[in-house]
Amino acid sequence: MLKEKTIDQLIRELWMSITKLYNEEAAKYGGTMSIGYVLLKIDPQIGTPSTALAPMLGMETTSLSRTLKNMEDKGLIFREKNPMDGRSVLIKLTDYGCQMREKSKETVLNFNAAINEKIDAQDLEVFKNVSTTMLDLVNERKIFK
Amino acid sequence: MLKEKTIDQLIRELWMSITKLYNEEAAKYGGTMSIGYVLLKIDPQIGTPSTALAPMLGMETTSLSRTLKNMEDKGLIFREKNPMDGRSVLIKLTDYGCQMREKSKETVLNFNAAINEKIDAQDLEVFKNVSTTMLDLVNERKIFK
DNA sequence: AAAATTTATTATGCACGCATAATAAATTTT
DNA sequence: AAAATTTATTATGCGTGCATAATAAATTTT
Repeated sequence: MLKEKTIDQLIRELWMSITKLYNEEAAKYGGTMSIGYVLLKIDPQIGTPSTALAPMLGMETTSLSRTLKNMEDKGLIFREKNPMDGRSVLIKLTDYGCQMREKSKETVLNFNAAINEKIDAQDLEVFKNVSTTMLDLVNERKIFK
Repeated sequence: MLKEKTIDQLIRELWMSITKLYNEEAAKYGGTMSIGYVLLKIDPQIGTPSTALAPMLGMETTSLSRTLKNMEDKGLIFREKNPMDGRSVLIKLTDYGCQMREKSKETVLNFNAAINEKIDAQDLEVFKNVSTTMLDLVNERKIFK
């Protein structure tokens, strides 16, 4: 009777739910989920070139740019010009940014620890493999004939 | 060497990629992914009460309301007052809405068919089970102690 | 029946991911 | 070297998901 959810619907709902949870968690210290993810990719010691960030996050550079602006406005990062290449920018964390990065790290660690604790390790391995395969299929546009 | 992606990162990237693909596909006929999902949940014969839609999509009613407005503006749906309950609204498809619903259906069917074709059935079953379990854990807030 | 609560819906502000377009610096072609 | 192309970045508009708040109808409590 119960019409089963399709794979895409399942992933959509799962991701929306995780987003909501992460945003609730981040709201406790004035953050957001997206900002949390960006923070994690920035090297707290030497900073990270803007160019490198977008692919690490699987996003478009244009999307990232907007979030970096928000982060700058919030005092989490600052931009440093690259003297070797006038186009590129190095993203560095402020002290406040470093602190919030730790909070974000904690959230991600706690989430993944809980999942690892509550879901069978072998099943989780399969889940990861299928996800990775699916991601590649989609990114390579091997889905619609 | 390669630091592995965390589960949440993997789901995030996967969902962002699928979103992009679906939106590309929907753009071909003037649609969007979100609208496509809503269309699929509306009964083309008798319509569907607004109340029922949000939970079917795993969204907040407030989020849905905005998309329904967009859909009304685009001529995809119309609202009909429920004479039994002055608060509730019945959502019905226009002819154009019905047509676009078929397009959306096709996209979802094609996507899921491709996945079923390219990924091992047993692995996919595990993937679905893990996704469902994870969704429940998150929705029941059993993640952060 | 009146008052308080619950339920259904809409409006608005915020954040964000993408597309398109603009700008500017570097690289390649000629 | 000048012109054309590529690469890095930012700005802006659109759609959308959530939170908060407002409104109104129904239900429950008193």
